[in-house]
Amino acid sequence: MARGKIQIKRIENQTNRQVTYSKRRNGLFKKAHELTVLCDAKVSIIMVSSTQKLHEYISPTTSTKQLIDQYQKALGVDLWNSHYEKMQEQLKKLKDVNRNLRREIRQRMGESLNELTYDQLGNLIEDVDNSLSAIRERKFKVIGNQIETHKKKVRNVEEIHRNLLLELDARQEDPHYGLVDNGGDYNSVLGFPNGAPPRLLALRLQPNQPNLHSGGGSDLTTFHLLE
Amino acid sequence: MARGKIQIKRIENQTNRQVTYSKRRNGLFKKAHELTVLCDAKVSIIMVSSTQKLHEYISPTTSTKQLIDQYQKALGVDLWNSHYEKMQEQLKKLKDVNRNLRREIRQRMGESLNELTYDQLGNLIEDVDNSLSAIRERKFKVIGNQIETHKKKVRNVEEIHRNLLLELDARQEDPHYGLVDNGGDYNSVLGFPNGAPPRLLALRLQPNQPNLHSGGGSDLTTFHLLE
DNA sequence: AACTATTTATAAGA
DNA sequence: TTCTTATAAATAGTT
Repeated sequence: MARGKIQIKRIENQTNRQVTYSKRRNGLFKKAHELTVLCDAKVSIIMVSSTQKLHEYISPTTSTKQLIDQYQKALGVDLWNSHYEKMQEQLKKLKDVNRNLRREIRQRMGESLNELTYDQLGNLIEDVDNSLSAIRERKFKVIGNQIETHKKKVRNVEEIHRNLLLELDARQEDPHYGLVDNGGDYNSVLGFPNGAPPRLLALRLQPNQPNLHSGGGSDLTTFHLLE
Repeated sequence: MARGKIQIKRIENQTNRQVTYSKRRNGLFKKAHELTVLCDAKVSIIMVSSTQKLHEYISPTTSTKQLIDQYQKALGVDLWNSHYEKMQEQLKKLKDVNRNLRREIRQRMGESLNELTYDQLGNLIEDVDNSLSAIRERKFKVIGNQIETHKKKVRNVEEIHRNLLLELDARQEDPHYGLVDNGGDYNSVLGFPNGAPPRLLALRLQPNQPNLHSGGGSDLTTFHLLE
């Protein structure tokens, strides 16, 4: 546009091309800025040179992201949908699966049964019936386990009781019999691993005799099994 | 730039501003295109006027999405992170829901019951029991409906049969009585809207007399109710 | 990067 | 919106 007209076609000379790119880029950005100011417009220019260098202009009144968001909104498209296609698919599948799961639950709860054929209804009844049996079985088993556990605990307590009685008898014959100091942690010895005896039996075993040893230190006979 | 120099500042006159926007926009796009061709560059221009109208230029050798992707890569930013994160959250929630639904189904099927307390087991049993009743009730209702439907059909067929007998009697008295040609579509008259009689009864009603009219055309007496 | 002849863009008016 | 045109601005080729 000066010192001779040029054809608008690719400049083959690499250096020339670079120089022209640089000059015209500045011209373009200047024009863009004038447009921004004169017309109160918002302009975003992104450009990549033939050497893959990137330059941008953005009106000072906005940001590239804002403008691109506006662009997407105006065009009613989401350019980045494709980026998230896999996620979108995954989301869709999960929603489908969830819908089906919900329907299965509803049907198992006796709702939405219109969707089922007569035969399917029959199958569902058989299935739910079996499930009910399984759950009941489980409950019985739980009851059984609880009873078993309680029995064990009772046996345990009975044995403690027996031992205490035996010890008592032995002391009445020899007051210095079998004194052992293990720090007083008898709960673990007695099968109560968390330290506290279970709130199961209200046994009150008072020592039949005053403590023979004065002062600290625990003693078998000071062991309390209080509710 | 012509007919007088102008200050680069907002044009207050709205019409002038619009006109200048339009003219300079064309100029900018033209320059962008020249740059594209001359320098083998890629240019994206997005602009929004003060009236919120959007225009864009994109080099024919690329697409807006491509250029913006390149822009993001070059700047090491992801403008759509927030978008992505939202999807991630949604996905997580859906997976949670999915997991809970599956557990509910498993428990209703009598599996994974270890997770339940004794009381919860009791509630589950009550619930499944109620569901079972509801489903059974539904099945009975379906049976009832089917019986009702079949009864109606039987009544219908019986009436057809009665009518045929009546007609037969009438004809035996007067061979030309009541001949009507409606194209032979008696299924619709008899309440079989889809054209075929239900596969319910194996009635075989052969015409008791040869067709009185030679040639085509159907006739009441040629009506078959075959299995 | 600077210069400058020349082309191009465009402001104002129609 | 488009055309016209005087003039400002941009820039191709050169240094």
